[in-house]
Amino acid sequence: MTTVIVGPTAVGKSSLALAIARRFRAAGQAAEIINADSMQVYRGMDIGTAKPTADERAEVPHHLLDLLDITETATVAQFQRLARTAIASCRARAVVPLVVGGSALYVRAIVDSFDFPGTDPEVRAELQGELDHRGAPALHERLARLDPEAAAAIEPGNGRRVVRALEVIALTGRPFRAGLPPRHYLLPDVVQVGLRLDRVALDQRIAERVEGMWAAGFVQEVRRLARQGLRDGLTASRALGYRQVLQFLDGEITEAEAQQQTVTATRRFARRQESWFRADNRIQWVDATEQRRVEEAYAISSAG
RNA sequence: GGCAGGUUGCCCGAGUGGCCAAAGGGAGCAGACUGUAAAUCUGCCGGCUCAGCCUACGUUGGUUCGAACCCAACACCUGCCA
Repeated sequence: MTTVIVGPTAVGKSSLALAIARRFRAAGQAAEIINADSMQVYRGMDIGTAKPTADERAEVPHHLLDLLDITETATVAQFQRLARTAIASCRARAVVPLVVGGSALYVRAIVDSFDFPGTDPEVRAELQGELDHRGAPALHERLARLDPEAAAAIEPGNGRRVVRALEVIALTGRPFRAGLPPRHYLLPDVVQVGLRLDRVALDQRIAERVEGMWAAGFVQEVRRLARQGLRDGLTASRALGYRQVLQFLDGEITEAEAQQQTVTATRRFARRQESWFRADNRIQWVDATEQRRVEEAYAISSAG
């Protein structure tokens, strides 16, 4: 069996995962956690990503944390490979894999039948250069000639997606599939547990979490990472909170603004996560305020 | 107390007689999403019995065919003088 725990940021996925792992252990069954969070893979990004602590990691093995340097670019395809390998490793050892994370695309890439066409740094760089000079609509026009279907599915202003579509076409000579594949688990016994919380409470938790990050020395963490090249990291520099503190360190906004904007950006992110998970009717929801949430989640897990 | 400036939709802010329910941004809501995904992008965003109507640009009154825009008084805020 494989359990996936999803939900918006700050609902308490990590601690629920830990509790489920303990619950499995109490039942004589080992369980390990596989991270499906796109930012916790970065070394040094601890406070701002609410990464599990050393103690927690010592208690229950966690996979896919601290894999990349902040200057490296994370990719779904790489994550997919590593996560699937980790899941296979758990299964081979009769350990229950608990996939935990809020990066919806990553979760789907891991758990569903999902294949990514390759990539090529040169082709990518070429297209990126064109995007910078000529703008997204110009590239979108070309996409419309090469692959009308993909063009119809991608907004003309979305340079990122247009570039990727053109890259895939250049590399494979075939049309780009601009839509997501049907929801279909790759493995037979997967269950998804969704942890949910009403908006008012979630927004409150987000504000508290950000408050706590600051109290824990988040600004110092970002300052240290900035010296290590955080600004050069295509992905890491855009992470929630890190982006805002970087702006503060560069004098673009005040520290108070950075903190406030981190809260609102995180809320917006939570909404996007909700919109993604809401659409997946395979998810079995558990309320975060429910006393028996661990038991409920465990029951769902062991039923898988 | 005197002089000057200001008061615009949830917030910031443009608008100086008709083309204004009022640019733009933020917030909020909804959505898309196949190698940066905590990313990137899109739509909606005063109300209604919705090709129209109602309410609205500090308040009240006035000028005008017509006012967020002009005039007067009042209220509050801000800068300078005392």
